[in-house]
Amino acid sequence: MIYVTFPDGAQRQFAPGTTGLDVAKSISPSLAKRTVAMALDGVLTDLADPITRDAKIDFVNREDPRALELIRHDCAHVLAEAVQALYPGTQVTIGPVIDNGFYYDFFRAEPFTPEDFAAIEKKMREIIAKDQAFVREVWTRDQAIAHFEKAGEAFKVELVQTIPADQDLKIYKQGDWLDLCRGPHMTSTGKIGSAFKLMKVAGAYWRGDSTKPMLSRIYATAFAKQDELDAYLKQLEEAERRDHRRLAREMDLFHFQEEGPGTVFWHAKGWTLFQTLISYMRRRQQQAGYIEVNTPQVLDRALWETSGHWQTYRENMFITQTEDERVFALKPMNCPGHVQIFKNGLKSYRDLPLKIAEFGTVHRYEPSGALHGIMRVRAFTQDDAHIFCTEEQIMDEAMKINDLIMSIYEDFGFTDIVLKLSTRPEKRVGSDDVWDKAEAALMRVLEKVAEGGVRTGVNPGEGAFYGPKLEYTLRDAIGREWQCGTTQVDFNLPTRFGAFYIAPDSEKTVPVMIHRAMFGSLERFTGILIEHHAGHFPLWLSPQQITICTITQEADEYAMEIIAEARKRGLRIEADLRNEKINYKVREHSLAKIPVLLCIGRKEAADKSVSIRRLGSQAQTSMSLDEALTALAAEAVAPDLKLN
RNA sequence: GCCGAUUUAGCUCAGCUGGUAGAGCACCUCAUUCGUAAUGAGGGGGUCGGGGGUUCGAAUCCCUCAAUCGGCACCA
Repeated sequence: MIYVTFPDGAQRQFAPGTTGLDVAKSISPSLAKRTVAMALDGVLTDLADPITRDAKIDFVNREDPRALELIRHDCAHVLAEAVQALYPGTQVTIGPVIDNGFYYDFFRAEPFTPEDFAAIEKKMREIIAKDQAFVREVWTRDQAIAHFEKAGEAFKVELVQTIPADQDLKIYKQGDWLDLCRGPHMTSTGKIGSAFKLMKVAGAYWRGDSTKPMLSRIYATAFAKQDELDAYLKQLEEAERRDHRRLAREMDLFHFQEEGPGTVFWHAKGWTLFQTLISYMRRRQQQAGYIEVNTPQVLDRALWETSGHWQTYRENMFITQTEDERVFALKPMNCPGHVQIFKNGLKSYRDLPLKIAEFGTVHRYEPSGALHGIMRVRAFTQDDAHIFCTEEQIMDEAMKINDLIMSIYEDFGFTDIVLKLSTRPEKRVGSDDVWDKAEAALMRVLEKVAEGGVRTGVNPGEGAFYGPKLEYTLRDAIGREWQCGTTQVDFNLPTRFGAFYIAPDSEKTVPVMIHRAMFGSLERFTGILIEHHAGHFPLWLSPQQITICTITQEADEYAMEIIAEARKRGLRIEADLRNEKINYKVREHSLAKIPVLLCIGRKEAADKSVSIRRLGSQAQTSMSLDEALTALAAEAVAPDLKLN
């Protein structure tokens, strides 16, 4: 006999091989009816699975958060059946659950279009209505290969062939349709419910490999309940409203045009924001002991051959050839430039760590399909720095960078950070003991940071070819994650360029180079800020902080006085003196997301006061001009300059 | 780069199976000087993404290039 333990701690005996369903039935028919799966010792399992050992059992109904994955996975199977029913000859491949939904990749000569969705969804509802049981079978490899070959499912055959020979092949059937699948599934298709929706079609490479065939992917989502689906769709709309490309137009921040794909035309307001970020970062870096430099935009090909970039990234570089046939490249990175500055003049161990920073604009010929607003561009500015130090200093410097990055993100309102360590890739340079040291140093940083309550993780084999790296990912106001900061340890480049310092023993010694960026790309970080705040910037970041809205022309002169006084205090302010109604002006400047509106009419002009209206509120506050400007100027101080 | 979609006025979009371009907002002019999210009237504005082709005739059909969007791949 086996012992089954229930969530309340009660134990009961069953014959070995009793299924979860039998156990549920033994408790009550209604429990059996509403249970869609079980968790055995915490592992989600088919309810029809026999229980063969002592285990804790937990019945999962479809409202259980753990069931969501099953609903989506089951729905993927139903999607595949529906597609094969409607479009004979379509081959199935894989259909996994992903964040917020699932997809299924099909192979078909003619790709799907969103116009097909209505028919597919209808067919899916029919399949769900039939409420066929999911039945699991275990097949041999040969049996599976024979079946899928006969069915013309070449991709499935390939999948079966990649599964280790000693492993069972699980087949899940729903009525006549079946799929190779790891499971688990719910008891029947009817449990999926009706809160699902096909979202979009896309192309995707078979096995994620660009040398393999392009498949037709259908993205979809499913939830336990309709209101959850509705909430999700609403969230997507919200994300669209925050889209930085749309807000940039509405707020007059920047634009793109055809002649410069992937390169930004910064308008005055966007550039003000950009410069505010640079000023902020410059202060933080100076305080942290960095020196700031500037290196050439265009450098001889020979330099890039020495650095190794020419060999690896030639096709992604902007190249230019001059009249004398000399080949130059626009810099795709700042590192080689910084090494030149390090090498210029003899360096001593006493100079280390030497922290060289640059707001370096780099050009990279990114694949056309990669471009995305200002998030992914072909010309961008990095808050780049390289720390030349000894091996012994790596840990300490990486920790200092970490503290600086965390403090900076906090100033921008990002407190949910994930830190990941990427370790040595297969293709790499440098000896293993050097890698050991570098990884150990970064791992200690990771552990220390984890102790402080930050989420951490490891990406094995994801490091750069020259060294391991730490990657900082932040989560924005609507939960999306963005990778920004990075710390990379490099033993390679200083050697390639023959950089050295004089060690205490008078020997020439190659320094370690730590690459480090905190915003990452200024363009990208700006985009993240736009979306994070949905354009409602805090005062210190807002490109235009105040608009004065006059109610009558009698206040024009006073408006000019306010402007002069506010600008003296460093506030970014404009006046709207147009002959328009106050309603019109309030609406227009609210839509432009100006954080502070100062409305002035005859009354305010007479007693030198202002009526303040803040973005997002309809409340009006009246106070004296001096009082108002003092408060606003105090609020507009950058977080690093605030005294408290 | 690959798959798919899209490209019409500054913006958002309409324009059926080919018959010679339209709306709202914005802009300009005039009137209105008004108290916290759209005052009224009038007016101007488009090589229909570029190039080529089919046709008596192309925004509309075909080819091609480009950009953009959604994914995939890429991201030093």
